Amino acid sequence: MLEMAILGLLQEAPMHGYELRKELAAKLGTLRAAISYGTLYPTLKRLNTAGWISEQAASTSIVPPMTSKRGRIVYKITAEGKERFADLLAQAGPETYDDAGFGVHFTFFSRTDRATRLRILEGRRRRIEERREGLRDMMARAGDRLDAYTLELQRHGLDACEREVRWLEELITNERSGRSPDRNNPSSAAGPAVETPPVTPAPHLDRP
Amino acid sequence: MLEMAILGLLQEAPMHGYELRKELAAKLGTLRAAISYGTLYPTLKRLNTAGWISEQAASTSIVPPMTSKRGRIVYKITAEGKERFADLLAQAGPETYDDAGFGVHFTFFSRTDRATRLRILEGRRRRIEERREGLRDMMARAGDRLDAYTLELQRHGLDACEREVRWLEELITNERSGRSPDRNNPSSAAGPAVETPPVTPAPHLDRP
DNA sequence: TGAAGATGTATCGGCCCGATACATCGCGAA
DNA sequence: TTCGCGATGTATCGGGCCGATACATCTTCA
Repeated sequence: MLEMAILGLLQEAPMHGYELRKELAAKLGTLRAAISYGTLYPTLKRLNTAGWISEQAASTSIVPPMTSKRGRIVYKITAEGKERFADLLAQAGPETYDDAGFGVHFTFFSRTDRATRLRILEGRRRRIEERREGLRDMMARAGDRLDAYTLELQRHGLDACEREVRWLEELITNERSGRSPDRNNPSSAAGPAVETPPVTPAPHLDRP
Repeated sequence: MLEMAILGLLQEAPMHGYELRKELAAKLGTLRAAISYGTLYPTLKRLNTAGWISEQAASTSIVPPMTSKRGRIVYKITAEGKERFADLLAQAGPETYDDAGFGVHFTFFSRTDRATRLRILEGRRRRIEERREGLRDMMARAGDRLDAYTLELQRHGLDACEREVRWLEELITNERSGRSPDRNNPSSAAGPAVETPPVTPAPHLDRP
């Protein structure tokens, strides 16, 4: 899953690890906790070995280009990596519907075709509905057995489920009628399916 | 964290692994996905080695008590395990405030003293507030840069944060004024701090 | 100049997951 | 009666991901 996130970010612009982590934490929001370096660097190494990305040493300061032993490393997606990302974008399996997977896929929805978007949204909805049903008949069946705190936790969980289902319903409806999810920007409410959409280019701020 | 959950469940009644998993999935609700056997059995082994629990072979059928090679194993908490659980109950560190940790701790709130309950609730609130702030000034600062889908994901995440903070506020208020969280059962709204509370005994259904 | 703090790369031990395998039990159809 | 099949139950393995930690470099400011 993290593989997909990295490939997607690098598709927008080359970056080094530190930037990648910040971008990741920013875009993935609540569905995915901030990624750890203990995960990030091994994964980058793995992607490099697989040939999806390439590493390129780069010095931080402008003047001495190669004096330092350990400078920053800029990661760049390769042609194979782009193919790989396209594959990942199009597929929707069970791991696409858990919190982390859904968050990553949703983040790249503007680069996903509408059919896949719908498949994912509906799969996620199904998943949450199952969770909700489980919670419901647990609370119904267990008026005793559960103490007040546990019950309150379930109640809150159930509420969150119902809320997310409603959110998904709305998104699905919008998808079917060809609308963008953006409610505050009605100007973009006409665009049909997106293949290479108006992703704002992400300036690759080397020195902010 | 799983260690605490297991110890807590076994404090209510001895169980075998399969039961434990179901009980776990039931009580922990949404904050914690169903535990995997690949985690459960190694953890049980670890707890046994540490001396917190004891394993005891038991045949499933009633008649032949010892004919089978691999029967079910009933796990039981030891005196040391109870001490350990009491320690875990009382402590509140950073790992107590993430989703999984908070879920487990909250589940055992009826066995936690009020001061610790308040510490945990407030720590969790602080954690969620930080997440919320991060989300807020991300959305404020990034009117461009973020496409409509990413923005919508953030908006939904922000909403969930605000909702959880309100929920926590309410729980904290209730704690301070000495009320039980159960809104549907006003009969239990008078009990002061709980040390060995009316936990319903969990019948240990050996044959359902 | 030099110390503090932000930036940046990297490893290690350990928790936990999904997939898989395998054994036993209860029950109903052939 | 027996055979198979689904539920119950224990167990392992590879791998993803995390938190803690270490260490190097750059920027800033007193």
